[in-house]
Amino acid sequence: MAAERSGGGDPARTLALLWRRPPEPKPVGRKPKVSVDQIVTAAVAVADREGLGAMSMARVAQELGVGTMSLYTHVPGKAELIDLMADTVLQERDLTPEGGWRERVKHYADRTRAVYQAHPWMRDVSMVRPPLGPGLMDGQEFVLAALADSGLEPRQVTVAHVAVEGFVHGAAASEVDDQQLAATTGESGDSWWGARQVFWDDYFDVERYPAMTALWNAGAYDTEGTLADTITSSFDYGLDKLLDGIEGGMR
Amino acid sequence: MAAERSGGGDPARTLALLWRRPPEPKPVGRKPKVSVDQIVTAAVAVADREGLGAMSMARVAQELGVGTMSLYTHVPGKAELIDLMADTVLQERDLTPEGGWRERVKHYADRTRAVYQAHPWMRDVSMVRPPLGPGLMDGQEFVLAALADSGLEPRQVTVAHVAVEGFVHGAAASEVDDQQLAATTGESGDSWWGARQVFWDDYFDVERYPAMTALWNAGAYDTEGTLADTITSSFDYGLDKLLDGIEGGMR
DNA sequence: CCCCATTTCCGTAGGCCATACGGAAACAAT
DNA sequence: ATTGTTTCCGTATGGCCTACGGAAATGGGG
Repeated sequence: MAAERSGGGDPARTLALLWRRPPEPKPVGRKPKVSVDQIVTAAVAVADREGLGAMSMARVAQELGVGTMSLYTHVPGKAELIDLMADTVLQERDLTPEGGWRERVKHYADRTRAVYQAHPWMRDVSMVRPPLGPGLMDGQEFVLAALADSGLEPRQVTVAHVAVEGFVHGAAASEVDDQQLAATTGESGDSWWGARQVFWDDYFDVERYPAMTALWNAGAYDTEGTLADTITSSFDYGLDKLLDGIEGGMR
Repeated sequence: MAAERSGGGDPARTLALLWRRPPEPKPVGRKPKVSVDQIVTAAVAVADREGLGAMSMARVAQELGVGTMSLYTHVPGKAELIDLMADTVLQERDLTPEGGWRERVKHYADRTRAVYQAHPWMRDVSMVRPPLGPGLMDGQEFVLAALADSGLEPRQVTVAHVAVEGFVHGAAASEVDDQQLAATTGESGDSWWGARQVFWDDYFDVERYPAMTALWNAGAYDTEGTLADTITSSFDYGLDKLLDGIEGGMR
């Protein structure tokens, strides 16, 4: 399915929800059975367990023991709920400003990666028109402050920021993709690749792919760790090299 | 919606489709009204125009003037169709091995980016358990050959490969997200941000976000180009710095 | 105590989706 | 013309989001 995202909903309403500005206390009328926080928490729980595809309004309502349509009293729609979910889990990053600028950027990357690990459905949430809530904004401030401390020119800071942000979210997403698929399809990555052994037997052409063959013969793929370990170390390696490049470009 | 992907379908069947190994000519029986190629082409056309979310089996069948269920004679299911679509558009890259290893990696990045530009729905296709077809494999061979020429150790080549691949696909995905959203929601990125002017007026806290405020005041965000231009130059910048880092790490 | 404005709850229904099943239709060989 | 084989596709099931409108709960005023 396509990436989930907030749409044309009233920005003012969505922002008020993101920053938890209650519309104002209601002196009369029926008492709410559920709150926005409860809805978001339940939605996150469902998505954590069964993926974003399983996070339907009906499923969340069931989780809370209320009717499906009751949710729409508190939340404009599914897209806005996903925005709330994303900003909420981004707040879990708990960023502590310690060390030099490089340490802080790596800290940011690690914390963000941890969010994706804990909430694999974040892979399916687009971040180009992000939820402008505290979770996202605090993160932006943190990286920008770190990059600004590096000595880059202001204009360069913004360019480097987009590059770092893209790398972190992209790498975290692909790192998490595998476990998300394992969870939703019930098949592990290793098992998936194992079932495709046929490919190497019946389709791989040594003459068409000399570089891959050479690397294979050189033992480049004789790794002990699991697939997940390989991806993780590549994540660290890539960020390191990216920061090396940024640092080197300043001189 | 969650990322679309091929599932537990019979790998042998899917591989045969990807590499276009026809099951064997049928001497008797009713003549097919449509071919696999026609189905894939129609599906790509629909997804290009209306996004992967609109690419339903019914929609594709309608496009071809056949019944929905007829498609299932030629393709096991929707997941496998998406695999075929992805591998097909990846074949459009037309990679020419010219220049040094850096030029070739950048060439690969540019061609891959072009695929995402032409087919924004690729953002929604997971690449951790990729379609093992010619489109993907030829690309892998190309980058691996380039990286192997850089002088890195074989083990290092594979690590760098994952980092580069992650960056390229991640950056291309985020670069394309905006236009995909513009296409499916009918609202441009600039219009979207404009509607969120309220945020800066009512929610942005100068004291909470000093680094952002300082950058703003320093004119770091006074760019002439569009949002898309900014993202593109950050893409180039990021890849450059990543390759700088990889190159520097060899010495 | 009753009434009523106000607010929340939620059943129904419409219009999408993927795909299992099984029969109808087309075709080649006999 | 019959038969075997293959493709085509109508129907049905069970899911999804959410517009609509009425039922139920609540607190205040008479």
